[in-house]
Amino acid sequence: MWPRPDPKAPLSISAQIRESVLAAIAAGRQRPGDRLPSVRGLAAELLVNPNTVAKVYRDLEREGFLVTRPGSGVDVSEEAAALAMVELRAGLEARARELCEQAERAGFAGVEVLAMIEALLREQGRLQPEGSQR
Amino acid sequence: MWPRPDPKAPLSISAQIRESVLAAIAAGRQRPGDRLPSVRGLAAELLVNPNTVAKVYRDLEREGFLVTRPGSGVDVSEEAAALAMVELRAGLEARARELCEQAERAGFAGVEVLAMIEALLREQGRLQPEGSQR
Amino acid sequence: MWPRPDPKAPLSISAQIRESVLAAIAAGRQRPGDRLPSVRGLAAELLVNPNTVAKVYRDLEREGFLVTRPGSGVDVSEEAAALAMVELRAGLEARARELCEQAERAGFAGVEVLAMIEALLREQGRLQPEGSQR
Amino acid sequence: MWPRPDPKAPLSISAQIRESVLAAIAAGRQRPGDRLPSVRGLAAELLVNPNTVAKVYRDLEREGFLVTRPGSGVDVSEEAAALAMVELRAGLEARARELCEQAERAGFAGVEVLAMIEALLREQGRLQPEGSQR
DNA sequence: GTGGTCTAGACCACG
DNA sequence: GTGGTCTAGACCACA
Repeated sequence: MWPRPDPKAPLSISAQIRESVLAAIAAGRQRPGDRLPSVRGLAAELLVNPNTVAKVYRDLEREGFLVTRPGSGVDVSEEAAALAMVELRAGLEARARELCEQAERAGFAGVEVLAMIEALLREQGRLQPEGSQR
Repeated sequence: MWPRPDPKAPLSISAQIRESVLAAIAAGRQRPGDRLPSVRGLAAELLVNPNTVAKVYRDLEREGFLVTRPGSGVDVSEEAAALAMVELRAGLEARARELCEQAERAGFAGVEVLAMIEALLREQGRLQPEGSQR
Repeated sequence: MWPRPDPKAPLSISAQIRESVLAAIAAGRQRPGDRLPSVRGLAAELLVNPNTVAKVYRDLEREGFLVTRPGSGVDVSEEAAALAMVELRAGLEARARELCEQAERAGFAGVEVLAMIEALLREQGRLQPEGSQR
Repeated sequence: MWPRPDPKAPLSISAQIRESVLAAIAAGRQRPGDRLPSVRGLAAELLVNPNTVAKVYRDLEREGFLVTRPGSGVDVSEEAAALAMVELRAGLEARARELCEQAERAGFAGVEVLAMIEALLREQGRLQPEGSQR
């Protein structure tokens, strides 16, 4: 159910977990009012230290996605679905912006960047059909 | 002449300096045989710790971009221009790959990623000729 | 009749329930010899885990406010009213002491604290008679 | 220079450290641009685990009081002084509000609360002179 | 040397 | 059982 974070990935383990939770909320697999897996439970499933999950939950609560009820559990907040979509899109845009800036500094033309992305997506099989996901 | 690294940027200071040097070589502003600024001189110009510049030079020499001539300074190597192009392209591709993976995890479709990049490039005025869509 | 504890309040749920019971006794709404609502009944009314109410009753009995008559329910003890006043006053004083210490650490003068409290009480309309200043 | 947090205090250790840092900024003992003690250094001085200090610094950075420069150190941000005053006052007011509400629930009159605070401050010797601190 | 992240495991209050 | 906090100590990239 929950994808295991890859310790060697460029994103930190906690960032990956955070992304998973947000994606689950944005995709409607976790709806406002739902109870999330417990800190210890998710940590066990992801083969990760409970502190790491706790940090993710704490941050997400601070930002309004979750409501933690000590002694009881962690719920998805009412506004979470809307917030999550915004957050994921903003995060992606920020990285895309970085990439464009890096390309400019390195002297690549705009079309070259586009072509590179298109090639990558095609290689991953995410570009043949019209609109497969989401 | 040399762009100042931004301490708050996602790339580390040393990575930014490295990128600047490579871009200068790839773009032909520094040609094989040219003398680079001294470690101390560049550090002063960039308002950066000399250790940081020294590390960049050291790495670049180990990878064959630069040749240190003891007692006389640091020169651009003969093969540097070709190497630099490869390296810059590889770096960009790595980030592009990360971005595509992040997009997939977040549930975005391939076309959405392409559209986002295109919009960004257009917004930065780097896509006037032969726009692909629209 | 009984105020619902607020899960997000700084006081724990059980502490809020305890406070409600003590306030009812101190104010004479529950007199010595009166029968309190059952654990299950009060828990249902407060939308709270019965364990939580049970713990409150248990603590209050241990401290002499309540008397459990096995098989017949929970009664307010004879000395409860007097005890409750003392306890409520002590609790308030403890918090007031914390507040003063926090103010001192933060560098506020004594008069500032007084003024702040007075402003708050006035704002809540709890300070009409004999206002001390102004 | 830095007050040692008391593990038995009602405020958590990290909250106490946070308060100390904010108070130092608000009082002008640490000015915008100043470098704070290192995580490990402050932890050693306070006889506390470095993780605890790191958490405080991280939170304060997120809220805009500090700027951490990895590998270099932690600086007080430009806006910190103004923010700190606001934050400390707001924190105190929040606790004062709690206290007033608790007093109301417990059935105390406004004047009783005021009298209690005044007595406490007097007992701590913080109310005789006109305006001694700050 | 600096901060950042992660693991491991303890203790607490709460439900 | 739940989450929250703290300690201890490892490893990393960075300056």
